[in-house]
Amino acid sequence: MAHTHPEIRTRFAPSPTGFVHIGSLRTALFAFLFARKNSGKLILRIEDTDQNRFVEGAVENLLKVMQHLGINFDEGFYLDDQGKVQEKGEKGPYLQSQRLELYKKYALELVEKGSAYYCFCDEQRLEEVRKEQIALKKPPMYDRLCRKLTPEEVREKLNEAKAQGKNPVIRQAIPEGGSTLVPDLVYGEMTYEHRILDDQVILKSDGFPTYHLAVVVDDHFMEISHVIRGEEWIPSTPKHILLYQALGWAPPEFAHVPLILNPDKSKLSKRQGDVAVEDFLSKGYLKEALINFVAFLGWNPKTDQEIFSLQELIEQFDLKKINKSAAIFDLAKLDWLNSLYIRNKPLRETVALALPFWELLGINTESYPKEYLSEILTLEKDRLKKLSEIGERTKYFFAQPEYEKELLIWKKADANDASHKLQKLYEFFTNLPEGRFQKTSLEEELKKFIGQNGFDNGSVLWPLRTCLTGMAASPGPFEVAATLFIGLGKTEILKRIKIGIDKLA
RNA sequence: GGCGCUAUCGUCUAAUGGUUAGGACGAAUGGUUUUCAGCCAUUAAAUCAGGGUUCGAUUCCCUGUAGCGCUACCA
Repeated sequence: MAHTHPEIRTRFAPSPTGFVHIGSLRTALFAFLFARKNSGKLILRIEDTDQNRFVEGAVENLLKVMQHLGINFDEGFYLDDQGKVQEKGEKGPYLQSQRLELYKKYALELVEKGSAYYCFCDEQRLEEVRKEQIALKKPPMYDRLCRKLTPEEVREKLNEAKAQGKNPVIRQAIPEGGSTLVPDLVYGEMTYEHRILDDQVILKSDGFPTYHLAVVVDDHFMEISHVIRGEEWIPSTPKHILLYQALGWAPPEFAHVPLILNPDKSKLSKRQGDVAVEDFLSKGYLKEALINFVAFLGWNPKTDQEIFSLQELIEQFDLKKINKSAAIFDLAKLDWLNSLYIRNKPLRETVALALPFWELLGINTESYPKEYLSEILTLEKDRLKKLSEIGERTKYFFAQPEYEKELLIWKKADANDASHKLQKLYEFFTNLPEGRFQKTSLEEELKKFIGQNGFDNGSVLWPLRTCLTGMAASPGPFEVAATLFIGLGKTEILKRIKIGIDKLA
């Protein structure tokens, strides 16, 4: 099993469904990490053999997402400067629908060799056979009726079909007895009895191959050394190996990766929340967090380190450290990772990323000084789970807050007290020179004010904070006031205190 | 139904033929404090079950159970 390969070549081979599934991302990431770690190549191949499924713009979207995440392909497709999809690489085309002749050639070769055969059964018959088998509690499989046809009968039926404008399918002829060993870098060796393997269709009547033929032909000609794909492909791997053998080709190595599950342990699906990487991105999850999180689904470095950059992942990635059991997608842990990355990201970058979320709330960020925005973000970034929360949490920096007067009353005080303190604060701020509005000096002055008057911290700071923010939970009053001063000036602070006083009257 | 895979705190997981079964998220409690977040400290929380093998098994083997996957002219 320990083959040596002249070059490590692996691939990511999604269907163009229009969005990038979180599970696809994980598979792609593993393939990417494996290729980079071993100085190999990562190939992108688009598996569009199901014409019904093709979604316009899917490849472009895929490339955009992957590029944004930092997962780049050595062969296959890329986005040019204009953002247009371009193909590159020596082993193309990399779009399966453009390789139809090749699949046909090898399907026919397999027929020639007796490892595949024409099947003329129509859908009704197949349906009937299936029903009957299920009724008899037998595994539903093709009954191999057409496999028994003589060469003459085949020729006859071929002509007949042609006259009617119909195309037969080609099925793989699974050997009668014996079994096939499936070696896997993650799961070890698995054996499949041939008698339970179905004579799968490999070439459809529309001339397109099914996955099973296409994947074998392509992986062979694209010289893929390692196939990294989801666990759901394990049961069809023996069929693929049989195809390799029939064609006289050496199969690649397989590494199946465990499934990602919903919290209820079903296969991760759209029904139970977001599965599209784009959705996470648009909700304000950082790419770093997404990558870090997804890498830890089914893999870990066997150390206590939890925080990994893409570069560190490359350095430490090892197929042997992939575990066999499926992993549940835990949003709470993603949130934690995301908040951590938000906290640690350089402020400039975070501001740029936050802009769209303010705009979403109708805030025209262009009309405020950059300094103001970055001050606001400094206050709030440690409190964010995702960037999308920024708008709602900081809206009081852009418009006067709305709130009930009860909010102004500290838990250990009453309305009269709150009103009194706000009046005192109004005087205090009126007399405070503009040069003392920086956070530290403001804190100094306010504490002095509180001390000199013999007030409770809370009885002063609570109403101040709430009348400035209109929120039960927010950053502290010193930094809020200092930031407000930068953006909207002293008059705004006084105005908000006045509003508070009026409410309490 | 058939075939296959998997099985350690609620979740992601570490470890070992002998450990107080470790870490992280989440939860709870306390501290800091004007609120929230953060930070610090603390706590609760797991080897699916039954048989073997063994001086000793969570670890190796078998059986069972459960979960999941596959069982298309989808991928």
